[in-house]
Amino acid sequence: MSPVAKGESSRGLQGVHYYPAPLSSHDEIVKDSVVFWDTLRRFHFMMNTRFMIPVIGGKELDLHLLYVEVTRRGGYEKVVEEKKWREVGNIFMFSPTTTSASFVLRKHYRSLLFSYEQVHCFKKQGPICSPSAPAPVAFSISNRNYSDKPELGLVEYSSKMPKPAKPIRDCPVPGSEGTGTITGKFDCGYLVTVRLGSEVLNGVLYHPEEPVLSDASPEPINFRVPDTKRSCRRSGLKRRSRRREDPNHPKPNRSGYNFFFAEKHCKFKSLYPNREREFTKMIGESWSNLTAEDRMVYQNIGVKDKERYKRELEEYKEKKKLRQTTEVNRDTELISKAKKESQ
DNA sequence: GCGTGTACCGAATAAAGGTC
DNA sequence: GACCTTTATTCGGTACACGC
Repeated sequence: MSPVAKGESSRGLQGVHYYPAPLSSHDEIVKDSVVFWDTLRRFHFMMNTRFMIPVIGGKELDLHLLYVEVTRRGGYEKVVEEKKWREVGNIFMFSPTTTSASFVLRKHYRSLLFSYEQVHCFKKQGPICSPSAPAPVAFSISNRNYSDKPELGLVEYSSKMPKPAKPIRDCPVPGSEGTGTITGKFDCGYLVTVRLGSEVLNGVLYHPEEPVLSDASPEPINFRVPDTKRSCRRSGLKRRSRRREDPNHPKPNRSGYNFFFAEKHCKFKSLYPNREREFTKMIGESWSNLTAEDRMVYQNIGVKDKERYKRELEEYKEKKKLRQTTEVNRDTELISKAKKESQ
């Protein structure tokens, strides 16, 4: 199947997505930022993906500069492979407090510029592909709505990464069905190979409450991708917070920005009711417009909170250690007591 | 259907965890 | 140990899942 012509939707037959034709030459895009912005906006419209200009450190990110610098270094995948995001980040001269600059740049490039780069820099055609270093996607098994047999349930997926510049690849439509093969088994699950559209994936299916079928010789299995977007997002294996795991764990310290945010949010709330959605951006701008002296006031509060956290964390660790030692001693006592009794 | 709990969104920051 | 990546935190509105 050939790529779609200029201006046509990137969606092909049977839900397969294709790169649109390039809107300009790579050289022209690099030379002329006007061409870049115009073609980038049109590109996202054609791809039906969300376009926005990210803000980092209170300033709009210069996507043109980002595109030029990354493609100059061989493109997204090469920059990832050679770990050059820090080098790219240095060009933007973010404040030293922007500690995750390289990660944020990579994230924005991936969602806003990767497909654009593929078409214009590498002249990619045909089905859309995602970077070979994919966003982490956690798979889990729902314990409800099991199909009759084998009792493996649903495959659910989720990701904490930015919304996939949808549609990233020839992925299964939610609700669609596919087949796979059990390639091995372990105590409470199976190793499987699954075909999703044009992709073959290897993974694990497990059922912690039920024994594995005795016969795990290669056989076809059926699975279904759940059909609500929400459930995909919400079923992620997000790491639980330390506080939730242990309610006694001290509350992490807040940065100066956190205190500034809370104060500003309260003020904006009374000044601009019903505009809460815009507050984060407004507060971010206010923060970058603060004088060094004003900022220092909040940062000092942050420093004090940091001291508080350190203090509480040490106390917490000591108490925990004490608790563990007591438990170990108690267990040792019980064991020796049991030994004596058996003798 | 209602109440409760929780993820998500936005931006900035820093701690914690992970990798080499 | 240096560097990279992920997560928690601030807030309120919204949407959704789930139990009763």
